[in-house]
Formats: sequence, C-alpha cells, structure tokens
Amino acid sequence: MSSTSPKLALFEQFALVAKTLGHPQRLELIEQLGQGPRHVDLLADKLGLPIANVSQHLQAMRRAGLVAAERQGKYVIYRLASPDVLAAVQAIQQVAEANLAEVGRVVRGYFYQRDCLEPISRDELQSRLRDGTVTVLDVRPADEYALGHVPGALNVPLGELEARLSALDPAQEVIAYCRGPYCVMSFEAVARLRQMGFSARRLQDGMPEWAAAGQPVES
Amino acid sequence: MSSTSPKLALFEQFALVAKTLGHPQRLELIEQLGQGPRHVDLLADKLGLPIANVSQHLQAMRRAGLVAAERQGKYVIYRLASPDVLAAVQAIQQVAEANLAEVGRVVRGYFYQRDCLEPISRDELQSRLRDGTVTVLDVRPADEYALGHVPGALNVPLGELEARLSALDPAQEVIAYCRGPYCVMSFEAVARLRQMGFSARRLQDGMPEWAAAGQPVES
DNA sequence: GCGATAATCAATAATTACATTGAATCGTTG
DNA sequence: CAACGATTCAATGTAATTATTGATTATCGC
Repeated sequence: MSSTSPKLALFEQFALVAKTLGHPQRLELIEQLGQGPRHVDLLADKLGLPIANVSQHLQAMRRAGLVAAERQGKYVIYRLASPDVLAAVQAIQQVAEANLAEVGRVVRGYFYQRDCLEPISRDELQSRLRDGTVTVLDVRPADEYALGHVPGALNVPLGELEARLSALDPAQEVIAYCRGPYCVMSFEAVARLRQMGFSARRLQDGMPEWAAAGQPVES
Repeated sequence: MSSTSPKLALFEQFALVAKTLGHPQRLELIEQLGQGPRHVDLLADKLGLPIANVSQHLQAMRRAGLVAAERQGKYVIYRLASPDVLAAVQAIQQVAEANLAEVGRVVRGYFYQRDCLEPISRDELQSRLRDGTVTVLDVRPADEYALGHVPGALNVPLGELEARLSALDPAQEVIAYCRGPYCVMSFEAVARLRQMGFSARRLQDGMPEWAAAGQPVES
C-alpha cells in the first residue's frame, strides 16, 4: 500500500547526512570549510585535534556527501560539497535556537547581551563600502583572513585590537565580522570598540555566509 | 584567542539536533507529524513499530527540541516543535539529493521516471481551486486525510483508485498529492490515471509542505 | 476504587560510533 | 631513488545508541 522499499532506502540516506552532521567537531570543520577550501593539516591545527582524527571525520563527511576532496600536490584539499551544506547547518541551528532552552539562553546571555544594536546586513555593507563611509574589520586570525575576506577589510585579530586602534579613523563607523553567527569574536570586538568610544557594529553572520551569498571575496 | 567554552556548548546542542535527525524512522515520524499532531499509538501503527520504541524515539526528539508533547486525556499528543523542523529536514534532503549518488539515482530512477511533467505549484493550485477547473485527489490513507487535507480534495487511497474512477470528470485535470516529495503514492496515482486517459499531475511536495506554507487546511 | 487502555520507564544485550596508536601510501624534493 | 611530509589505513579498546522485554505510571469509564 504505502511505499516501503525505495522510501526506506532514501530515508536511510537522509539519516546518514543528518547523523554525520551530528558531531560538534564536524560542525566546526564545516564552519572552517565554509570560509573556503582547506587542507587536512590546517584543519587539524585549527581544531586542535590529531590529524588522523580529523582525516577520519573528513572521510565520514565525504561519504555523506557533505564535503569533497581533491588532491593538490602533497596536500588533499577539502571543500564543502555544495552551498546546500551551509544551508542545512543553518536550518539545524535555527531549530536549536528556537526550541532548545539552553541554546536560547547561551545565545541571548552570552552573545546578544554584548550587542544591543542590530547587525548590519550584507547588502547594506556592500553599498556603504562603495560610498567609502565605513571601516571594515576582519577580526579572525591572520591565516583565515589570508584565505579570503571582504574586499577592503582590515585584518585585526582580536588579540591585537587595542594595539592597532590608532589605525582607525574615529569618525567612521567600524563594522566587524568573523566566522559566523555563532562566533563570539566580532561580538567581543564590537564591545571593546564601543568602550573605546568608537561607533561599532557587527556584520550579519560572517565570512562563510558572505561568500555563500555570492558577495565578492578578496584574497 | 578564539571562543572555546560557550561555542563548544552551542555546537554540542546543534550536534544533538542533527544527531537526533539521523535515524530513518525518526525522519518518518517527522513526516507523519508534519501532517499534523498525532498520538503515540497511531504513530506506532503507521510505522509498524512497537509502541515503546516509538515512545523512546519521540522522547529523544523532544529532548532535541524537534517535537513537543501535550497530554490530552489518556493520550499524549505529539507535534512538531516548530515549522523550522520541516525546513531543516528539507535542507538535509536537498544535500543528500545533490551530493549523494545513490539518492539521485533512486529519485531520478524510481520517481521522476514516472512523471516527466512538472508538478503544479501550491500557489497555482490555489488559484485553480478558486476557478474550479481542477479535481484534487488526496491519495493518502483515509485516516491521514481525516486529520487534515487540502480544501475540496477527494480522498481516494491508492488501492481504491481504479474502483472510484467513475467519480472523476474526465474533462477536468486531476491533481494528486500525498505525504511529501519522497512519498511515491502520488507518483503512482498520476501514472495510473494517465494510463486511463486522464490528464493528471502531481502537486509539488505534499501535505506537510502545504500546511507549512500557510495554505488552508480542511478537516 | 477497579479494570482497561495509553504511555513511559528500567534493564538487557547487540550493534555501532569514536579516539588513539602505529604502520602504510602517495607525492614531492633534494 | 631515497628521504621527507601529508594523509590514509588498520587495529584496538571504550563509550554511546538502539531494539526489546517486562514492569510501572497515568487517565478514563464504570
């Protein structure tokens, strides 16, 4: 009566995708890969995990159709299999934020407490970039900046923020961004900048989403 | 330097959501709940699983913020925690369909082979319903029809299709729908109707998506 | 209150997922 | 072609998931 065999086969494949997403460090890998293709060593370094472990996670994700790999010289470069992957992760985050009490608590308590202002949208930033009325700050580590950033953005990693304040024009609004909606770095940067008397705001989401939205990337 | 503690806590919650989605029969439960709230017994019956098993799956999903439960008399009624849940499942299905060879094969081979025509969109069906120029067929089992269906739709379960052909006006186009994009029933119905000389098409997706899109539901 | 029905809980055994270790490939570079 | 670096593979023990069973709680109708 109902469809049994092909349907189960499909659902098992869907489940494989979801199950493979169901691991915090694999989500972190996706966050990294969302910023651009990376090789295994670098990813292992970023996550602070043994290389073999990361390699196995990446292979599991490859089997689930989440990432793709390509050999380049002695490196194996991994990248997201398609932009759909980021969309799926975002959809899951949305469910968690809406329905899991703890997530809501952390997000509202730890994140938004430090930033009562609305973030600036990607489109708005684009147009203000053309006008030249903003300073854009990429507060990620230097290597992530090097692999792709918003055109014209200055790379000022969080740790160097205070030391490099003098490079900023106090008259211009500062827009900070980092890895994505659940990365605290841009929140932290905005909070500190405001304390210093700057007019500062966050960019909506972060780098992976900027690239995924088809905005230009400079490297 | 980077955010460690609150971020890991968040990612673990996200992973919990994804991991909980990573089970074929839990996806089936979500498909059922996407059609409307249900109690445990009925769900167990639909899936052909022991009640205790379904109950445990439902509780796991409740812990992950996917479903919500409410006691009504001696029944416990479960429902999707939010429409986001369907969106997340769809995003995962999209990843699977795009990047997993086997899924693409099954979908194209088993499903689309039987339906070379484009499905009709929800909005188009709405407007043609107002004009009265279509017959809408709900080919799901009677009990699922009873719990909510497209206004004006006739309930003709697949098994009874041939027996009830006479009730259809051969001059009108027939639109069939069932549980969703990966349910074969409407494909099957359309194929048989065409063989009988009817002009038949599928509705895009199915009931859960119809309801999730805010379209009217009759019960 | 007493059965009857709906659902959950508790305990188990089987399976699967995971991190870790050290060895084995693969490609480059001297 | 040998040595090296990047990655994968294979094997291990541990932990987490899962289905199943039977017992237990909650609610209704009488």
